[in-house]
Amino acid sequence: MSSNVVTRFAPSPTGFLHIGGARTALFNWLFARGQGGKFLLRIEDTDRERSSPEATAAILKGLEWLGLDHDGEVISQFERADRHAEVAHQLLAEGKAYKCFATQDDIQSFREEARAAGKSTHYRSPWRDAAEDTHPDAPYVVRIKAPQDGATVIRDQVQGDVTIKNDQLDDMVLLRSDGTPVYMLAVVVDDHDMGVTHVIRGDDHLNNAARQMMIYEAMGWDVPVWGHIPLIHGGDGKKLSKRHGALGVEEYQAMGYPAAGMRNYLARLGWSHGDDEYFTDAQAQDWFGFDGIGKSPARFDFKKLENLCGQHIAATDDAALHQELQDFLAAIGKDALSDAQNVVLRKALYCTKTGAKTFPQLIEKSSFALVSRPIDVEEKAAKHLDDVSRGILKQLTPHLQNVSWERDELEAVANQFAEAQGMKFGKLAGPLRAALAGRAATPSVFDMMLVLGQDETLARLTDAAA
RNA sequence: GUCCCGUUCGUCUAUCGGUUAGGACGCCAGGUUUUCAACCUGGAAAGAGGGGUUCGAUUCCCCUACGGGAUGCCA
Repeated sequence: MSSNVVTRFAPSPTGFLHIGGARTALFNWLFARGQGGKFLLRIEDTDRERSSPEATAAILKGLEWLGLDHDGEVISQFERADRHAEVAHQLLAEGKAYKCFATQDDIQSFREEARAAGKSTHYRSPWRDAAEDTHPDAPYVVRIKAPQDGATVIRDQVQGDVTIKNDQLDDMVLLRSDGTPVYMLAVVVDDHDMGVTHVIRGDDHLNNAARQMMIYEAMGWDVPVWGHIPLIHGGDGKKLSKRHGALGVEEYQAMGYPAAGMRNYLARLGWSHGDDEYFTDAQAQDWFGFDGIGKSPARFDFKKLENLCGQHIAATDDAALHQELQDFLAAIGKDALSDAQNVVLRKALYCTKTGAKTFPQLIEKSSFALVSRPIDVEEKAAKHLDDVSRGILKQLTPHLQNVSWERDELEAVANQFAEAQGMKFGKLAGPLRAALAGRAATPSVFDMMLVLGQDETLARLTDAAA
């Protein structure tokens, strides 16, 4: 399936990829992939002061971790400055833009007066209709000739039709006095040249769309389909900031949230498909559309994120999960596990993965498999066990024995135990039964098995029951 | 100041004039469990306020309040 849909994600490389940006990227990705179109990536690095290659690298890395693959080369907006200027000069030549010689001081004092007088602060340049021969030999900016009456309607797929009266639009600057393009010009030219058909971005750009449409119209270009999505707020309802949990995606990675869970949660934040909460990438791509996008800002909720992540961990097949776990450890700079550890970890995954919401939790639940041997039984007893179990364990002489961790074998152990008790399957072997039923593992019992071996564990548990 | 957008349980949301306003997370209670977790069952919990329109409004319109955004030679 392919279509002519083209979306893009266009972050400024002024810091890490934050969670709001990640969601914008996700929406664009979901829409493009679901429509069989293309998802492009453009770095808006025209602000040389604030842009950095490190930030670009961090953004790329964040997208990669999230699994949001883009099509084609990464475009640098800065490198296209000549093309942007070319468009400005074309508009100038066509009389759709003009040279403005007003200085920034002039404009600033005008605005201060206007504000004080309670009037519009839009600057009306006297140079708009000035004849060429009156132009001084001085630096100038290029301004677009904005329509002065009528209205511009933004046909937004999320917000609906938004009408802005043209007297709210001013003759915005296209080219600075040093000849460099401003953002408003650059986005429009780039989106057009890249063939972007659907612009999905934060609703802080909704008003800007009207300004940008002036350029599309002046150039006679098709206006893209707009979709201005509400921003994500922090748990306190305030706009996300560094103080309010606007963490970089790499921090979520470091906290051990699986990428699939992040995608699911982020997609669900501000977008819905009926009552569906948990879904796969394929479903999200299939279902995603403007219809399901809400209009109000959503708050970030770690609890829900964790719940969804837990479901994804439980649903991931063991081999893939094992790999993700190893990638996670590498990503946070932990030493790789030993072969022996990996073997046990992998074998126990079928039962440990249920109930873990993050990778660190999964590792914690697998501690019996990863603990270095010989195990300090006294210490473990103090840490994990209640009085009864501690009493049992204290009598034990630790010795190592291999346990295969095959489901059949564990079942046999449980049955054997139940039989010895003359009970229904596992009155006392509850945790073991829970594990067998695909539920959570209980480290203390696993520890015992690991230390003592099956027979001894059984015997001890039986004694304790007596 | 002017303009634009938004407002359903604590949170994410469903509803596209008629519902006991549904689901999910979280929370509380009970069950199961050697502990925890997990799991099962049940419970509390919402249409910002005020006017209209209508036989009937969460839903359509207006006003107010609150929140957000734009108004740059930032992006």
